[in-house]
Amino acid sequence: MRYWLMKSEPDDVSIDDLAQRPDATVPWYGVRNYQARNLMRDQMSVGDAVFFYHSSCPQPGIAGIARVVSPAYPDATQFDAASPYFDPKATRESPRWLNVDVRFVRKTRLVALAELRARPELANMRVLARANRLSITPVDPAEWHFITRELMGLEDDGI
DNA sequence: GCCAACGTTGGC
DNA sequence: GCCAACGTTGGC
Repeated sequence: MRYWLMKSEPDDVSIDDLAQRPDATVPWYGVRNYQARNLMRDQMSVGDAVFFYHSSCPQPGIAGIARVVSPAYPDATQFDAASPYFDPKATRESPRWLNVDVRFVRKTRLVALAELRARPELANMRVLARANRLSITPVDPAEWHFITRELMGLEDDGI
């Protein structure tokens, strides 16, 4: 099992929105970056643990924990001409973009980006790398344990 | 709103 | 295959 951090704009889907969805599950639509797509396709597995991160908002940071509950499959929004994620070059026969389904596990206190940056234990965290723009990044097990236990105050890994 | 960094596009 | 122009991300 692997650990991930996935960015969502809370104006689009927040941790509370996720909790209130049917089955508390959302397809992680809208990824339009090949590196992130390939991570979903090649590295993610059902059962993987996810930090749900709020980005492009007043308080960026980790807002909760979720779980990957499906393999990667074609992102429906690429075929929808009315969607901002529509891709005219994608076809049903050869889709370009994929998503996984992600299910709510728990809301946590908001662990702010500034707080993550302040911790030497997290100095090598991928999401904190200079000018990182990947919306999906791997999290080392040691980083996951540190955040859930030391920063969130959970007694276990939170999953 | 600014801007740094990076990915993508397309002409050559 | 190079690379300039352009678009996007995302914190501040």
